[in-house]
Amino acid sequence: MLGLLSQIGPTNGNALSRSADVLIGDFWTLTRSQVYRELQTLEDLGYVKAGPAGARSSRDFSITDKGAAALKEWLTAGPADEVIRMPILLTIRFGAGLAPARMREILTAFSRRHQAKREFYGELEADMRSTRNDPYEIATVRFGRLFEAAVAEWLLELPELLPTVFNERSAEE
Amino acid sequence: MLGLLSQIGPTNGNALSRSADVLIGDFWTLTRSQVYRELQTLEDLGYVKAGPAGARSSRDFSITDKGAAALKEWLTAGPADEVIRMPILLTIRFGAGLAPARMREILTAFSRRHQAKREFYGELEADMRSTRNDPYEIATVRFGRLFEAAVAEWLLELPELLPTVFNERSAEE
DNA sequence: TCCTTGACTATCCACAGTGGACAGTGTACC
DNA sequence: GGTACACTGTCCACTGTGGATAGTCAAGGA
Repeated sequence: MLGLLSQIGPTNGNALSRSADVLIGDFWTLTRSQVYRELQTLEDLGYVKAGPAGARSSRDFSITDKGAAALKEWLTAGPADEVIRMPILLTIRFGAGLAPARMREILTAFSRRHQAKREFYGELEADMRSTRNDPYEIATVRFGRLFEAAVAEWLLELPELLPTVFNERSAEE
Repeated sequence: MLGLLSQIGPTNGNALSRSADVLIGDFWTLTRSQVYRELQTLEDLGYVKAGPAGARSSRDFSITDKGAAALKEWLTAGPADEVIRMPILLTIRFGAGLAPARMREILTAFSRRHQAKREFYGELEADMRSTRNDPYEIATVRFGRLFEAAVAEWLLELPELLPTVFNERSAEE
């Protein structure tokens, strides 16, 4: 949130939440509940300060010098380990009891979703290059594309890995 | 948890938590706190039932027919969307204010960690093939390998994407 | 045989993250 | 002037995280 505030300037909680979706939504999540709770904490710590209340009692928060220092310190400390949480892998891992036809349906839907995402990342990167052309931003999207490429490759390998799912010729087809 | 119980049979909470680490730890997390809380819920729902209390007041839980039905229903419903949460991408995204030398250190550490993980997945898959040879299990590990390959490829592209980080010749080197 | 040590098992707590409901308040448009 | 809708903030119940704690058993040494 400090990083976001430092880039987009004074913003109210709702707008901050929307900005988070756009700017880091591809690799991080930030719900509104969380934004408001955290803004309160950050204000108590002196990392952000609020301007006067505006329409609908909204307050625009901006990052303070103290907050900027905290942000830099946090960046310097380096990232935590990531946790990949892939529900589809649970379905696969415990999927021996699932009807092959249903498993194929699930994988097809999964494939479609990720194909779309992959194309989206491609367009997004092109857009970014032709507008702000911020290398840091582009680097994150590039990761998204490579991730989706890995997903696509995995899907191509699956029929070979799971012959019982893909070779079955059931009456239901 | 129902999936785990159906595969490993009657287990107490602690052992279930350890099994989760081994069996699905590469793509899901399950803390002990969570296991005990959830076991309680599952017992209330009639999805698991506990045997008599053993040593250290431990109880071995096993899945009931009702639980097995719930598991199958859950599998059939299909997986939720995944959320990738990559702290390293936050560091990159807001990393313009970070000293290039420090950024390179961070990326080097990240690279080492993932190189190790990639090798680990390779060995794990070989192990699996030579022991249980369960295709569903192997399919999940294969995803891990492809994910790590994507990470590696991204790291190779980064110097080109972030010239300001990698081309700087600072006195500190 | 008794004691010590360490592992095992369960519980608890504070906090972060999630997703949705809700209510008050502007604004734009009819 | 009125109405519908979007905006903003608040709240709640639940899930997930990480670490602390305490009781209990087992193994091995004195």
